[in-house]
Amino acid sequence: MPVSHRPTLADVASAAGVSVSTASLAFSGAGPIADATKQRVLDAAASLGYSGPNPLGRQLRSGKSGIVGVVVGDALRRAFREPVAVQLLDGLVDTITPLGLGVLLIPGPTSPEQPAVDPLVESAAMDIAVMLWGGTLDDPTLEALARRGIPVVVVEGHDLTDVVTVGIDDRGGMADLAAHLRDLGHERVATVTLPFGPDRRGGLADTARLQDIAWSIPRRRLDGLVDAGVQPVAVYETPASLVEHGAAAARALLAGPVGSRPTAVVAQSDLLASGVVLGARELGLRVPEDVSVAGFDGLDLPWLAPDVLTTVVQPIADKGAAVGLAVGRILAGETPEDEVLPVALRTGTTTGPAPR
Amino acid sequence: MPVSHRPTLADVASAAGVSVSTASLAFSGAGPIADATKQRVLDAAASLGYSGPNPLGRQLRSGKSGIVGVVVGDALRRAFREPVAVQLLDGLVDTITPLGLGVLLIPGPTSPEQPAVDPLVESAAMDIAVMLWGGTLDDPTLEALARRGIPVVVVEGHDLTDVVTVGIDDRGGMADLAAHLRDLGHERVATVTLPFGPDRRGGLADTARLQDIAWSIPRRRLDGLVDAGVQPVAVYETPASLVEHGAAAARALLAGPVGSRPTAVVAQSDLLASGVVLGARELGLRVPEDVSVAGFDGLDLPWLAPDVLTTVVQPIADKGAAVGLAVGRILAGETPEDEVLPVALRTGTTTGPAPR
DNA sequence: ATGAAAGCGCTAACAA
DNA sequence: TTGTTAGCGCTTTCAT
Repeated sequence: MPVSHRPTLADVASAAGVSVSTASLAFSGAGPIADATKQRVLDAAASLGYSGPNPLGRQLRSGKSGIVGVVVGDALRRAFREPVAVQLLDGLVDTITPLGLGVLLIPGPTSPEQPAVDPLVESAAMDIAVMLWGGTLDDPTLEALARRGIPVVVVEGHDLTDVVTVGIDDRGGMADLAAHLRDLGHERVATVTLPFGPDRRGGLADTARLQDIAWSIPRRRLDGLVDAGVQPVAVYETPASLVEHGAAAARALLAGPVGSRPTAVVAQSDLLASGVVLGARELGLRVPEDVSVAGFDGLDLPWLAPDVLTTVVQPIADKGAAVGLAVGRILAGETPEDEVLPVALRTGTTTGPAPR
Repeated sequence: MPVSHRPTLADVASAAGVSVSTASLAFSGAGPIADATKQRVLDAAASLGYSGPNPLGRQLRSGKSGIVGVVVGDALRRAFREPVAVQLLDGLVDTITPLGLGVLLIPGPTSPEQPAVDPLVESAAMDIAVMLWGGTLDDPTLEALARRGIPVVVVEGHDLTDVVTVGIDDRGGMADLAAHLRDLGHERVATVTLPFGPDRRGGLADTARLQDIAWSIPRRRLDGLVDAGVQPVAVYETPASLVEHGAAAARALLAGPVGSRPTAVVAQSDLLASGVVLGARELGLRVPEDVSVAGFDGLDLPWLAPDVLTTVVQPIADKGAAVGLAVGRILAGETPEDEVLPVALRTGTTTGPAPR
């Protein structure tokens, strides 16, 4: 007699004249089963329209959901305009798909006024979580995950205990870039930074503001400049890594007379840098003859062609893979080390000798 | 006596001296419970480090996972370079988050040679699936989901039965755009299209290839041109909606002598159109004096500033919201109608009178 | 190679 | 208002 509800393994088993446990074996392959029996079960399943074991039952039984929660560091919209985040996610997915894991998207805090944690953080099923661009030290998301006993991998965050961190050598990379500019004779260097924290101010940062950098990436990239002996003559903070904010920064930084104007601008991302290039051109300045511009990330920027941006190339796909690997290890019960991936300076056509 | 494993509701209940069902009520609020009792349960939970009901148990019991599987029409990497897809996803997430639903990312087929369906499609827990840029008619993903009895919402796909479709008026929008160009006196109009199908060829499309458009968006947008009486003098198919492919198309289409060169190029996406603008400029052509360029989507293109692209603006966030709404309705047992959202022509600075 | 039985953690009837 | 009971669908000992 046919069942009216969606068939279960029990229905299939009885239709095939075997026990549920045998039927289970036919699907999972996790145990000895006669070929003939297996075929009988599969046939019964087909005729009942049974499409395989219900994942919910399987998950409860195994205690695993097969889900990796990925907390994108900010509103989705913003995170996805970030080519770095997108490419990293791509590398991550490539790595964990073979492990039978899937990515659950978890929006980060939408605004600083709304520090509430997304409900998914509190109650979605997940075996592990990845925090993209890992927030601040006292992140409530981190707390909630810890309370739930969910292990966490943090990308580009502060060094925390109890959490595996994957990042790049921001500081060293930026120092290399600064050295490159110094070698070209630049002495007045300005920098355009990523947002310092969730409040995302835009504009020139004064000394007070510079003490107040909550996020680790802008902090480390700024430190890298100084490491190489380049004390920026101006620091312009942007509210987001977008071309238009780079252009705005250029207008603010490069409007002055030749004598006091910076001869080089270092942006903390390629998107910002490309905005600086466009903004500089708008002001009638030639790049790199009048002003050198450099970035960070190593993206393709087709709209800058035929120019090639001087930048620090980070291995984004590798970073995603490293995160995926760490996820796999943790779920396998291992405790992987923190990882810092190397970066490389790429000299393009947007930097040249300082004008004299 | 404390428990060594992660505490369960039963542990909390016994610590609080109540039954499990009462303890359940303390967390779910789905039933009458005395304030004092509830507090006792919550206290017991706190002291045991119990962080709320295990979602796996809850899901099995309720038969719902709270998960919306989103099949991105192509490899993640590619899908996320598509600003339209990203913004749509953002609108979708905004709409379903309040419903207590989360998005599980499911990669589409990576390459045409590998038509295998992602394992997540076969066996991940999800209550409903959304197909972004909804594939072809005989999509194996669609089949698999149907077999599993998972309802589907298709975005920008063919009109299918048994599936709710959300889309925009591609054809009408493109017809409006074509009429605009016609009114400006353009008679030699070329078009740069999105990929015709998973094989993603690049280059001029001949008559045979034009019969072979598997994906519905390029099809409809092409039809829209013709509807308005604009028979393109050349159709250039791109392998992806990227700036560099637009530039390549411009080089191929606009290299000829003035007399035979198209006076206008219509691209099927803004990214492609901006590439066409850049490519035209590379060839020494002025936009719009020598050649008019128009796109489709209505994106912000900061690197084109101060120019503003003439384009067909589609309501991307609304589309995401419409998808989310449809998802909610379906899960509530309703059967929402297909939806076609309106678009609007935006006249920018990149189109002008045909040169004479 | 197959079957019987237990139980993953929870919620929802229903009874008290 | 609280407790008892019965599963949700599956996998996994363990016995046969």
